[in-house]
Amino acid sequence: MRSPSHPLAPLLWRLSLHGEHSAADEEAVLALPTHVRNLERGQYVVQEGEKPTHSCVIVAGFAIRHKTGEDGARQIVSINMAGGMIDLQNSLLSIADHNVESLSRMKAAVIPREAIIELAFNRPAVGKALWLETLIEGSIAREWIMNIGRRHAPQRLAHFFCEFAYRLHAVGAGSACSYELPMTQAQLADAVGLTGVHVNRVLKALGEAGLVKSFRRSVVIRNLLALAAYGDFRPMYLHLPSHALPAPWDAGRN
Amino acid sequence: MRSPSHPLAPLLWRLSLHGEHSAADEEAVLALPTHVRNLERGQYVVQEGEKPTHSCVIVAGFAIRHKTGEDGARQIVSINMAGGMIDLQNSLLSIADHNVESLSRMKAAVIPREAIIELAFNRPAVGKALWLETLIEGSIAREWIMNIGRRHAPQRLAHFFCEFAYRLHAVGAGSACSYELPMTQAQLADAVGLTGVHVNRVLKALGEAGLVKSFRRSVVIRNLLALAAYGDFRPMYLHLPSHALPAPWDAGRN
DNA sequence: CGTGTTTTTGACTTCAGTCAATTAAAGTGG
DNA sequence: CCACTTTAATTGACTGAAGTCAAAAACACG
Repeated sequence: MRSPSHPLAPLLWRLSLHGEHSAADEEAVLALPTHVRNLERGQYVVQEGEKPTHSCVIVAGFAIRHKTGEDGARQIVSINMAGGMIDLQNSLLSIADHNVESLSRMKAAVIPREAIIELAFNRPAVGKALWLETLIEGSIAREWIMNIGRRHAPQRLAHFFCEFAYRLHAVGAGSACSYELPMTQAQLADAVGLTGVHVNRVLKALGEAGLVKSFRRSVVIRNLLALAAYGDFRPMYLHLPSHALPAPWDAGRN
Repeated sequence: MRSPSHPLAPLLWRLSLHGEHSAADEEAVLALPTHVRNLERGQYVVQEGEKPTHSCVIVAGFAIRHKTGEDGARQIVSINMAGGMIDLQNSLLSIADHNVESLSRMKAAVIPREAIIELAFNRPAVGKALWLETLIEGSIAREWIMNIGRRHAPQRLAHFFCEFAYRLHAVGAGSACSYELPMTQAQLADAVGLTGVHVNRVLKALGEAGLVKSFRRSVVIRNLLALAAYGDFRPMYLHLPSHALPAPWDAGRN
């Protein structure tokens, strides 16, 4: 990798998951006009109904996308981590259909809408990788529908923890069996379609069963395969190349 | 429109929702190598784990995408109608992460994977429209997450009926306030994350409340706006151009 | 230290699921 | 066109998972 310190390095890293790119393509990506923006926890990047003029790439930290019902009910519809593009969809669709909010302190590389679109169409390989990224987001969304629609609270949470583990690992932002999850129980509840109170109880039960310990904002998975089996988690839908999958036998070690 | 009887005409129609295309682009679309396949109700177009070599466009009829849990629980994750591309995602992602099944008797135009990809990258306007299509599918998936995760059974169903009404209308495949919905109550349940028995009871209540009558496989909406308000349905997420929205005042008639 | 968030717990409610049986519809083949 | 079979819809009685309300305890942070 050319410039590990370049703000767009995480994007390159991410795109490389879908195959190697030529040096020219990599340079074109790094040459995107951009500036870094630092966000505190809980700041909005885009709000529903806005017409964003910029997209951004997460350099470090996490963002959540969420929707709100008229009665105030909130549902988190996806979580983004390093290398993830925020608002590629909203940029192309011209009007944002959901909110994007920083989950933790976050660093984002802001890129003008047109520059991204131009890149995508001038460099087919990059365009294809970006398209793949949006397709994978779609795949994850479908799995969330399955998770929320058809699994009980304990397996829902187990599945969620597994997904997070695998994605973190793939993105090189943490270990698969022990990681920081900067979410409150209430936010966790909004992600899996439960209430905060119930998440609390289920978390306690999962801990007592020895499947996941979640203390404060950190998650420790004793046995990733066991948790995956329990939560009916099959990572295929993440479309990760095999070299980006965590080695499950590492899960036993601490 | 050039060839209303061409099997790919519905695709053109759909793409035109995202802006006009040049005559050359339209011809390139219609020139795609294709053959028509007729499917009975309940036939699989793709199965989870397969590596599809072809994509297809729905010419007439409906398809559902669904996932299955290890315990046999089934969740429908999306519904596709005329002009919809099946397995654009699976083609690009190379391995299918869900099943696609015909909901009713269905006519599909089968296109080789490479031909579609080539078209997308040689004709940027078409590529962009296809990309937009996949982004809109993503947006719909996010709304489904919201619907299943945060709304009670009656509003979930109300929302579902509204979405179907709007999408059917946009695609020119039916009227917004009275349409054929070729789904059993059990399938409806699989789509909204409930059980068949409960769907049956809720449907009865919605009928008695005068919001939607669903008899056999047909749905009649007395007052679309009232149903939308009840189901917290706000069509923005469908990203339909205003000319493709149903005129709500039509809903009162009939 | 004190204030505001988050987590935890208990008691109670309710929405939705389960099981099981009945009725109604839709095919099917003679 | 009618018995026969299959599939779908409907209903009742009961169970159970998750939600609600409210208060207390534990943290986090200035």
